[in-house]
Amino acid sequence: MIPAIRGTHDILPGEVEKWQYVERLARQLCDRFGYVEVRTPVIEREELFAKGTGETTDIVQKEMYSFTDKGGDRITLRPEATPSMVRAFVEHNLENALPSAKIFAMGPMFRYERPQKGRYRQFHQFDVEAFGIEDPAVDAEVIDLAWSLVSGLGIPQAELVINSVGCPACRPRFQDALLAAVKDDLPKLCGDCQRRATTNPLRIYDCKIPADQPIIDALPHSVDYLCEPCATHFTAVKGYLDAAGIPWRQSHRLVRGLDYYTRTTFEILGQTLGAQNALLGGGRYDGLVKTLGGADRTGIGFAAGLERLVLALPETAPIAATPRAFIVAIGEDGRAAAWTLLRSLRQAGLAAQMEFDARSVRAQMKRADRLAARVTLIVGGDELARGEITLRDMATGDQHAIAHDAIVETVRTYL
RNA sequence: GUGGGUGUAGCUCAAUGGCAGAGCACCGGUCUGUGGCACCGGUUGUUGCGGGUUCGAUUCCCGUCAUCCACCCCA
Repeated sequence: MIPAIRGTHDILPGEVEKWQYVERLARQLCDRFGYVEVRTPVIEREELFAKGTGETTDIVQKEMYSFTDKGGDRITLRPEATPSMVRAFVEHNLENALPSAKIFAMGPMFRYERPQKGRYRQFHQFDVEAFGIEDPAVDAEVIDLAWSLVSGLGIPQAELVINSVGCPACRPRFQDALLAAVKDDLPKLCGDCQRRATTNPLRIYDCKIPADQPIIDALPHSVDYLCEPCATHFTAVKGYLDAAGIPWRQSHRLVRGLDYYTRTTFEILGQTLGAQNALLGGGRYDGLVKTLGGADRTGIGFAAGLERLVLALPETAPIAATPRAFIVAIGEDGRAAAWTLLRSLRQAGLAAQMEFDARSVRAQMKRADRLAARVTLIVGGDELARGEITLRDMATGDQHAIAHDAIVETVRTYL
């Protein structure tokens, strides 16, 4: 046997229905909110992520699947969706080509990480992006879409956390204040925090070491250093969320691992996922479009982990099976008649199956039961002689002789 | 990339340094043309893979792969 690659998974029947349920609701919500689908390639130039996701991020530094192709180009399997969406927005001038530049995508992403619950090497994201709208209402709309997805799926105990990390005008002041505050206590912090202080100071807020918490609690908060426009923007976002009745919690410790975020950042956390508890995360990235060679346009979006949404789904998630008919054929004549009946039902738009091997009636009935067929159609010598088909209602056990010509329409009333 | 736990039938799990088991599932029968319930019978294994110790390893040891948990990171 040749096994699947580490950190990748086959999604089999029994599981795939949950995915379809999640994907269906995501598409419905996008349609309702006015976001249109864009499908971008799985492979991109390596530099797209180096510039877009950020050279200093762990994703770019150690998690990308990159290789040189036969033409000598550096290629990367996308580790996240946003840079591709920005590239497509710029490359196809979507702000003019579309009525509004609100787009979404779904598909596989790749990161070379150690797999664990909720974290895989090939994983799947539902990604939503809105370009060129600076008004805080769009921040709230994107968060509303995210919240509607999680609550619409019935995921229990989900929590929306928001923060504002400021903009290029005000963030340097905050970072200076943060570094100054950390400096004094740096020797008392854990090794990871000491490393973060030089590589990515904001991540100190992510530290879970109990001994570090008093020091971290005393560090400055980004929201206290916002410039006037950023503070006004953030207040407005919260106002829209309140007006929508969406519960949120503000946390100065919400820091996101990507370099491009400005102003609003948010996550929705699940309670049943273990350490990988972020169902989705996102925020505003007002400088990214320009960084990637486009005009100076704002952007905001989020990415949801489909594996994590599926994991967090409640037991009661409605997974509906298509009602179907099953044909039990007896004898060679019966099997020949069953084959034409099977095709008639399918041509009429009905779901129908039959047993292809010549097995006992009992075995065929068992198969019908296992397939959860609504009705079983029995085609044997007796029925053929009378020009009829026996229809058995599998729920009640009632059987009726139906004229051959009327069978398709009769079955339709059961399905 | 680091530390720890676990790998036995399709699934969930037993067992023992000496012939590898159960329940469920599957197949057949009781019921020669009728599912679910019941009973009877049957099939199913390179004990994850490779090496070592041993007369003998599924069991003990090492490596490796996978998986789970935590770190790290993030969806």
